[in-house]
Amino acid sequence: MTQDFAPSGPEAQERAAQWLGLAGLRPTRQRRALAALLVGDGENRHVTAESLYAAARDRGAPVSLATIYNTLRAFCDAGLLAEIAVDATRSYFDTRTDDHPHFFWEDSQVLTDAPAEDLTILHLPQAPEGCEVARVDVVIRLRRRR
Amino acid sequence: MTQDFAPSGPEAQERAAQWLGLAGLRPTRQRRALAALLVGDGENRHVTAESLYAAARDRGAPVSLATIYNTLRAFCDAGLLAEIAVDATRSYFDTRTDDHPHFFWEDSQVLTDAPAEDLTILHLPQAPEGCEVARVDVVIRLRRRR
DNA sequence: TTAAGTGCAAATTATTTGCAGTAAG
DNA sequence: CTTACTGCAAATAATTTGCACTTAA
Repeated sequence: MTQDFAPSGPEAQERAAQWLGLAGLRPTRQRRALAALLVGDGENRHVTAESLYAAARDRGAPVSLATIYNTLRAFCDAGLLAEIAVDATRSYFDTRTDDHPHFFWEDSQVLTDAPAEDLTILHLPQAPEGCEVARVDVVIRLRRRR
Repeated sequence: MTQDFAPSGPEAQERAAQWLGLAGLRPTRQRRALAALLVGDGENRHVTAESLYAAARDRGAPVSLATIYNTLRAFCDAGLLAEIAVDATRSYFDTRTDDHPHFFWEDSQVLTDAPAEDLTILHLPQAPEGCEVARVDVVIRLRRRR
């Protein structure tokens, strides 16, 4: 659970700083730590408040849970993260903010990217008049085959 | 909010009873009332615990909120309803249980069916080994055009 | 210096559960 | 009769918020 975060190191710090800079967010110690965990290696990540909280604690850069929540919200508002609705009991956040499909592993409750190039939507219902499509969420729910 | 439920009447009662019978659920007064609101006219419906609670109260067949939750859960477990994840803060339930696309109206927080015949998925990422696809959720998020 | 960020504790919101009473088979 | 269902009140769980303190600009 905690191993799925970016390795720390100077380049991670650098990337984190740039990422925060993108949105003009004040680079506090906590935000830099969280940003480094999220985008320190350029990989896409899917986190929950709890998973990020645990990761920060385990890496020796503890951040309060309230700040985790505030920060995830701030990153989202700034467009650095996308919130994905897959489970009614928990929020998931994705470092990749463009519209792309996901796998949701029902047994482990883990969210991952699905290869977007393997999804071809030929035809999409058109938005009713007066509306526009904000986004199309595609979640492929997986379960272990018995 | 409350007007989007099935009109009451003898045929609604009949349909409700049959629907409950499908799953072998004991037809209590409250379950019959809720079932009638949900499937009394054969239309598909999308409800939250609160919307169903309000509807029951408004129709003069009040059901406690705890029972609403228990019942929605029971209907879901019995395969009579499908739970759709669209919003992290609330659960939505659909009377149509097959896999089909949805519109989610972000301003009103309302969930509706999208015309399935207008969605063509040409190619879907294949499930990783050892897994099978339980379901594919497609949620088209709409917002009022400015 | 000063507005924004942090963290604790308390508050909120959605949902579940324990349990005594009620009703369906 | 007997087991499942209902509803209240209390318990949980995820998330937000008030507020005094800290820190980046």
